[in-house]
Amino acid sequence: MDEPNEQRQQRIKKLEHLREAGVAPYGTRFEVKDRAGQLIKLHSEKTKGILEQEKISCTFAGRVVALRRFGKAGFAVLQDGSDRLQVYLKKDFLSEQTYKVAEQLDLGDWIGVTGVLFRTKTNEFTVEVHQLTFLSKALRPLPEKWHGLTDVETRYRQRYVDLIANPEVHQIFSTRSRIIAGIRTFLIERGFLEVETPMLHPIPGGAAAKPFVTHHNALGVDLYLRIAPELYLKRLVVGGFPRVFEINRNFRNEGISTIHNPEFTMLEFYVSYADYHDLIVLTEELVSSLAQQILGKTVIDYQGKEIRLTPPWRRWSYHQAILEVNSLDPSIFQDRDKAVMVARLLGVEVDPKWPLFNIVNEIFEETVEPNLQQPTIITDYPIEISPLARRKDSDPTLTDRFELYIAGREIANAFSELNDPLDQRERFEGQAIQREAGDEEAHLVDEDFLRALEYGMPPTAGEGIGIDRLIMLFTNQASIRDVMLFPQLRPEK
RNA sequence: GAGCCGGUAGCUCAGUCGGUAGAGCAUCGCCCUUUUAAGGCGAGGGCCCUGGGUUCGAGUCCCAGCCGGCUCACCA
Repeated sequence: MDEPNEQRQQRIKKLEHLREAGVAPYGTRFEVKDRAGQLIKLHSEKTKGILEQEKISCTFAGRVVALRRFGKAGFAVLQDGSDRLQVYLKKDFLSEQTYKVAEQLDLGDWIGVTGVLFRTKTNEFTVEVHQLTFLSKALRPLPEKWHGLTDVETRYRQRYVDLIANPEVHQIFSTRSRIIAGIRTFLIERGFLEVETPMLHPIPGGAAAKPFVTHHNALGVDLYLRIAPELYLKRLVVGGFPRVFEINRNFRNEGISTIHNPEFTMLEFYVSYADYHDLIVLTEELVSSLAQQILGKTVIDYQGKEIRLTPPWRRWSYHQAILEVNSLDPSIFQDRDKAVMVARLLGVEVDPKWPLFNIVNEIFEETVEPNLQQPTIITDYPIEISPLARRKDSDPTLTDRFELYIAGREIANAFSELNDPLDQRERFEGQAIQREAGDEEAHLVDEDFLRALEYGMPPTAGEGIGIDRLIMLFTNQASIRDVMLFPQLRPEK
């Protein structure tokens, strides 16, 4: 806690004055009839004359975010989450006690007002206040009106202040909410059922990542915060829900960066009887229709670059992309020594002891990914890095899988699901070998998941979309912290 | 984990060569009944991130640490 300071003391004194005058500094119910945004939308086009004629009365509440006082009158600006609206407080229009309350107002206080809409001399759309209800006292001063709150650390640690002081931040999180609501609607309209699966997993699975470990006292077992819901959602497909989705948190015990937070929001959905081609089309529809709905366009600006979300997007196979970007010939996919040499030549750091697929994948990530600025569907990933994906009929070394890249980042990962329980068991065993070779993130064998598959899972395609990264794109934010209300920071002090 | 940058009043920031810690906004007092970064006059407010060191003297120089940002590494 900060030490009490001058301004805080001053405000506590005012709070006591309010109490002495019989005004509750922390009041209760207030009947809000209007919202600033709505009033502005409905009436702010009207001329001074028309407003005088119509005498529209209104009642709304908000936080005082600006205060300009003169002798016996003053203007305050109230912010109510929908917008900001100026109110006019004039002694003549208020009871003596109410005017005294108005005189004591501080920036940050919450009040409710009833009054009549009018235009000032300078033609500002304003509420002439006739009744004022004090709602809540702020003891701490708001950041400065002109520069606002810019200190990044304070903005993240005290997001509540950031949201008060920076309307554009408020806007981003409101957009975030509308994007997620839009995704829900999109899926529900297409017959998907929203489900919730465990956050606490006895065996972390469904992704290659380091988990957080926790402990359940009564059961006396260690549990893991989930790294992905995938294996549970597929159990539900086995159970007979042909279209399910979940939007919820994943937790990965890894580094923090502008595109990584230890907890992040993931959408996963599964479609029975479909394959990954169907999901490519579905993803194009989802992303482009969301852009149209939320932003009103499908060609957007992201960090100074034009991104064309308009479908169809480029399709490019994993291997073709590597070859074309680097002008290589396909022999590197067969010959490890050659792959190592090419990696060195391209300035891609690899360990010569790595298996071939690892070296190739490193080349992909270093040379191809950064080039995928426009939406690109990369297809046909190697089987070694796709332990849950269905084998390709035409080439058993590849899988029926794609990833969507936009602005050089992985946005979605999807595949026709592996529903052959015997093949899945072999893949898990292959992962176990990788794990023994030192890959901490290789999958563990999940016997119950295998048992579920043995009951039979229909052919199904599934996809995961990193919601935070999608929101970064839609809100033109460079850092994932700016689309998460409370990004992870080191504890204060 | 490494490199670079930053941390000074509630907020946004100055602070010269090492020589008494500054401004604007906010706050307090007085004036002001249509302002909008309102205005005028006056006042108060500091753990200069923390701990060491150098020095007659450190916000400033040196060392260590803490917190944050960016880049890289890690994260397929």
